Amino acid sequence: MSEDLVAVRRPTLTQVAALAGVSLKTASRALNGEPNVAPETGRRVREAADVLGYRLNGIARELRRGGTSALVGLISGDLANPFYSAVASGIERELRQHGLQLVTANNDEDAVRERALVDAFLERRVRALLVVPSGEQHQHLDVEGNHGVPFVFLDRAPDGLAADAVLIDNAGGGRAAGEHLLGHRHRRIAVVADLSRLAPQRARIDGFVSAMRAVGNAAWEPYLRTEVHDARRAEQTVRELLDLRLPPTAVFTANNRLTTGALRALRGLADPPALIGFDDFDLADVLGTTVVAHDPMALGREAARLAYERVAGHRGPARTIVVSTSVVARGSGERPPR
Amino acid sequence: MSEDLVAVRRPTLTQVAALAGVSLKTASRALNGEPNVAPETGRRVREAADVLGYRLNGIARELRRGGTSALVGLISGDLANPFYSAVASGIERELRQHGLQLVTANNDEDAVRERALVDAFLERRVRALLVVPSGEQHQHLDVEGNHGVPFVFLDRAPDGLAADAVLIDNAGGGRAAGEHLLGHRHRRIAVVADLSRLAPQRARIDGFVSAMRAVGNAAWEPYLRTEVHDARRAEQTVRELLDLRLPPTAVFTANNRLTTGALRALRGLADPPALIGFDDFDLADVLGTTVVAHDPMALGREAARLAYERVAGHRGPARTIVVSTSVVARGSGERPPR
DNA sequence: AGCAAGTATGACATCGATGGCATTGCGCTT
DNA sequence: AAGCGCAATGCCATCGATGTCATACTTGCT
Repeated sequence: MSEDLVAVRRPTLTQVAALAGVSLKTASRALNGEPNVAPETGRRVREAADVLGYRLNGIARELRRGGTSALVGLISGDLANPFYSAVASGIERELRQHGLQLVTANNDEDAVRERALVDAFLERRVRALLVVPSGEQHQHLDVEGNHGVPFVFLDRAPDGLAADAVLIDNAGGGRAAGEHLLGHRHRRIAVVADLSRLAPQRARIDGFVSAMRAVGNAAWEPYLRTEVHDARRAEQTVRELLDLRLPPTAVFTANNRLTTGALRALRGLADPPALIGFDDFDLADVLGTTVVAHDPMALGREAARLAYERVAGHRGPARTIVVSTSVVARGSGERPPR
Repeated sequence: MSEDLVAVRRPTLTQVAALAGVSLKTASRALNGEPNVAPETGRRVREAADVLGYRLNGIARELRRGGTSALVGLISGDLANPFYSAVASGIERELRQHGLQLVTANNDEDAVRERALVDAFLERRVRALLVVPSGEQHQHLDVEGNHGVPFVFLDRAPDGLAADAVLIDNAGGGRAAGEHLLGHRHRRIAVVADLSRLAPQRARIDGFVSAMRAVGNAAWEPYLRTEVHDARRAEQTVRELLDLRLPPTAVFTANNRLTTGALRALRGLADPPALIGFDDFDLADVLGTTVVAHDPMALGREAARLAYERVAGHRGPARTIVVSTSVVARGSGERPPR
């Protein structure tokens, strides 16, 4: 795979020392600003390093210093999805304050690949591993076997595993979406959701359903659509829903991609159904789209914070932080039923 | 900074070997699937590794194998900007095919920080470095001094430096935007642009200006606004433009953030000016926003490809790939002048 | 002048793996 | 029966830095 790569050879500290006419150790001291180096010696070493274009070999240093790196891994879905990139951005900002650097990898929402990435990251000796798991199975993420490399789960609870987690209040958000539409007198409400193997999706639906149950409304049941995994299929699904003999008067889309698809389906309609989407997005204000908003950047920030605390020695039991959601009314969710 | 971090101690290959009752080297051979290991021995070693929860120390391996890692660095603006995250996504997809992993860092669009990041990455012995430079000065990115670590510039030409680059046809796109609006009979055209120290911004403006010159139109000159760095200021700037006694009949926004701001300013206006924005964006179709589109994911992919070719040994002169742009008409850019 | 304390420097082991070479033992050829 | 080839294994050096300890040389003080 990467067998035939050409290695780059850089000058070593030994060469710098030789050029400066001092021992390896003295050169090391000089460049690291350690005490007890004669000013003149220090000058000569720095000059030699400069001449040779010397740069410290961080790999060697890390090995000597205990075999761990200053890297933190993030395993998530594609960064092209603004949810994941916002999370990554939040993580990066937090980590950098502690001199840690972020390595990202895309799990393709596939458990097998995810497992391989975990192995690769652990071999690379990341200080901590942040994961937005792809599915239900988290056994491959078992912390016990990881000898103290802290894991933090984002957006998916680590069922059964004792790991820190930062979650979105998915059920609460789903319930709020349902209540919002009920409050605007909707009863026939469609739900368009992603793969049901994704726990956050199930939680959003469950929350929605609990809101329906609370008022004894069952008129949403014929309109539940799950396993809708991309914007195009969401668009099509919404069109089909609207073509029904008795169409829903409102639609709840359970993530940002699906909301995008729904907006395409509703575009230009004279009398569109109400729409509320989970996840806020850029330009939702301009489009007048009502959403269940939360702060994905904060999600990343908090996860990085938890990870850092562990890395810095915190030893307590697993913690879970829940990020709250709120309905942001912008028009689309307040349209009355037809 | 990261001084007080707690080190994680994992079992070493020596311990695995001891438990299996073989020598270090035999254990190494067994786990790496090298030939000439007795089946029974291999089994014992793998079992011992399993029992101890052994995981190879990639840092040590990398040191032994030549002191370079399998990491590729990306230095860019904040991933929260969809342009950068799309680029990162394209890079990641390409790199993974070659067993390379992406490390991202945010330069805050600040040259000093960028310089520090380059140093940090070179110390970490990345195989290649992809940079979306923050400003004009690229001397800190001089390749000569980097002993063969390939640099690839994205979106900004490496003036004077012999490095590969992948650029967007900014001038062509700016010209196309200008011609598009001229073709719809606009003459008083406003340009809202970001910091003029950013070369791509200048190129977009230059392209636009060349289109104006070609037809002898100078009516845009009073409406040029640069140094507009975020969506909020873009919104305000557009409002001010429209409040002029003789307002422009069309607006060209020179990047995605500014287009966002302009859309907010135009929202709800009875008789909005025409609008064309540089950079495509999600939901532009729903909003009916005409844009100069290009493919940021392809930009990343091509950059990663160039970098990989260097890493794999390619030795030719510096190459430049230009990604083309195209006007996508969606309504906002075709509105006639008032 | 003589000795303790301190400064500047160097020799060597070490982090955890892999490469090269040496060694052992066994089956087979002739 | 001696010798050869090959499989299986082990020993030691090595990658490039840093930590420990030893040593030579000043300096200051009595």
